[in-house]
Amino acid sequence: MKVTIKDVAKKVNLSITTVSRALHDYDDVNPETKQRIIEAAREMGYSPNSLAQRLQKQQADTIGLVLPTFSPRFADPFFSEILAGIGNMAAELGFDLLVSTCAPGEQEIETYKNLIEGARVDGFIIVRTRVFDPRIEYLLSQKFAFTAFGRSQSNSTYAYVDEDGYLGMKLIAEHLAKLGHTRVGCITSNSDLNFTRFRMDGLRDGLTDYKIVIDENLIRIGDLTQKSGYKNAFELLQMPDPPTAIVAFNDLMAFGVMSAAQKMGLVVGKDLSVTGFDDIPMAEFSHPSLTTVSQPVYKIGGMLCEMLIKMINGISNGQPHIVLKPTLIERKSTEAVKN
Amino acid sequence: MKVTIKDVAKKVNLSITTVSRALHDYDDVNPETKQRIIEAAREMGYSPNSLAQRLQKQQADTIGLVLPTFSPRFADPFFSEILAGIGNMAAELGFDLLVSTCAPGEQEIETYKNLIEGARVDGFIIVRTRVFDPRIEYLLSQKFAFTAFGRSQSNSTYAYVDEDGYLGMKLIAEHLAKLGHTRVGCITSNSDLNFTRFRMDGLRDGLTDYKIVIDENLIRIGDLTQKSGYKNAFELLQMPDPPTAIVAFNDLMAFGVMSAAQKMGLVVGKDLSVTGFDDIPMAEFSHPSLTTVSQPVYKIGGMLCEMLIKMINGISNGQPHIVLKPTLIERKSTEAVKN
DNA sequence: TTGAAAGCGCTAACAA
DNA sequence: TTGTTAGCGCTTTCAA
Repeated sequence: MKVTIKDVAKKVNLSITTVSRALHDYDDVNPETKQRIIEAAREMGYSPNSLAQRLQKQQADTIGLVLPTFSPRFADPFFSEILAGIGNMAAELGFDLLVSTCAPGEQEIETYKNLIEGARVDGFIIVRTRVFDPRIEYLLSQKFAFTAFGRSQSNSTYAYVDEDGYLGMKLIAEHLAKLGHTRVGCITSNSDLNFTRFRMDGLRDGLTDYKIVIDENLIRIGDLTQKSGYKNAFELLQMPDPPTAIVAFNDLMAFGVMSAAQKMGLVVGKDLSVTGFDDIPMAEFSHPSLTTVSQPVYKIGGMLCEMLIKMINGISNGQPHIVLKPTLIERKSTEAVKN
Repeated sequence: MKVTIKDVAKKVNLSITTVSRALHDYDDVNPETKQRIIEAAREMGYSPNSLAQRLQKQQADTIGLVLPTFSPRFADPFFSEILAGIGNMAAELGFDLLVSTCAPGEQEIETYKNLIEGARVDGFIIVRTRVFDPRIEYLLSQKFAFTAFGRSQSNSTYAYVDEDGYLGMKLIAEHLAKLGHTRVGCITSNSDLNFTRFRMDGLRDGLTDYKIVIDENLIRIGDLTQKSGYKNAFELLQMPDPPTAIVAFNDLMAFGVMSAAQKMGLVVGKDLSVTGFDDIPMAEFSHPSLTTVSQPVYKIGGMLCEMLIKMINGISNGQPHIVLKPTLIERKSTEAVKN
């Protein structure tokens, strides 16, 4: 059986109280006693039962992450990367990371509710925030700690980290405009998603700066998967007057766009410029390499996690609202428009 | 504050024991009393504190998953998919999923150790098993519950699910041989990884069946990332007598191979056949679509999770050794060899 | 400097 | 059918 604090106490012939204090380095323990206890504990391979500690502490030392995924076969690098960012930071700060998946919808709030009511987590990290986000509304209403990747339309205010998608898309627009593109199509993400609006506005405004008006027929709604990029690009490219550039709202869809174009015999770059958003690792090694906007998801995960844990531990400094500036990554998938 | 079982007991004027029993649907409680209790609990929004339950039960109701990733920027769809498979099954069976990441090495066993000693998890799921796998050795030595995705060289036996990579690669070899390829290169995974050996053997044997001997110079070791597929393919294709087909040990590297080939002006399919392994969602929508071997990672995750929970709950039926039969998915990245 | 005792919220053996 | 009591492993007041 596992060795408990009781065993250690028995071994050194002291009370468990003293042992506990020694192990926590309280200074009202005789240094020699302390040493003796620590040694004994180490020898016996004692390690505190975290369940017991947590029950006593009334804190789960655990943060929750519910991945909002529709399909079971989800392969979005976004998730693995933010997971790593959050996970590593959590580990560093002594917290566990509890992960579950749940498609947006009825069930979703229930999932959060269960986790809260069972006292299984102390706070959540919300990803892929939506314009009207029931998760955020719910957590605010419960006054439960959370941080979010992305702003939302919520009346109330909360701690978040976001990337300036508006600026990001403006950079894309500018880049494309300077290359001479005037007929640009785009494959957006679902309008539920909060960043969609920012990116769309940025794209529009950016193009407007160059007197380019986006043709509404060239706007398609995707779902962030490669498949949807592929399908939508097909439709776009088969139109009578197809775009010379397609702006995808994430890298995965951009890959789909490239595939579709190539399947139709177009040379991406030359015949059609394609841009993504995220700069996932693959973007550098696609053919052609993808022009995109960097989004330091790993780092953001870490920031969100750290902010959250500070909130939980009560050493929060207000509600940070951090908006990161994106960078344009110019690669080979965009070229000057052909005449 | 949260409502506890004590509050409920007070409300209905009964002992907490009775409340506990009623809530667990014991049949030694007066039906009317039971009803009254259940109602009161619902009204008060009572939900048991799982920390307390777990402490008492001496079980964390949690399974651990330590993702063995080297780079923080890991975007392997494999991980997100198995995560979903495990997570959904765990949720269904009332278990939490604790995720952490740790690169293989010194630190790794420490991570497992901490989780075990703190009694934070009841079992682990091991992924990406290695030929001599310290994780498996350690868990066996601790007699701690786990299931693994993949066999290993361990003397002892343990519960696993694996896909028959030997057969999978044989299918690939046969497919390529029938297309007339005789000069085939390959980009393997690290030889530490257990499946590497099976796949390699399958490839060799499969080719041998068609009297094809693989040129040792055409074998490169990759690390399962797109980048390594890209770099290795470049080298392979720049050789004086380049291969007409390249077999990558996973889809991600296969994409890298395609990018490299295309960058060199080759038409994948026509000038160079490329195969992958995994059939990740993207494989269908790359250009050209990728010939590969399916591996139902999501399902495997679920199986591993279910097996593990059965073991934990003591209703295990021995140590299942499941080896799934793969299927060849023929797509456009492979064509008959040119003369 | 140390220990006894209470209590975190819950379950379960035993008694009534 | 219900309640009393002990205890899961730990921390922390309070008293000695």
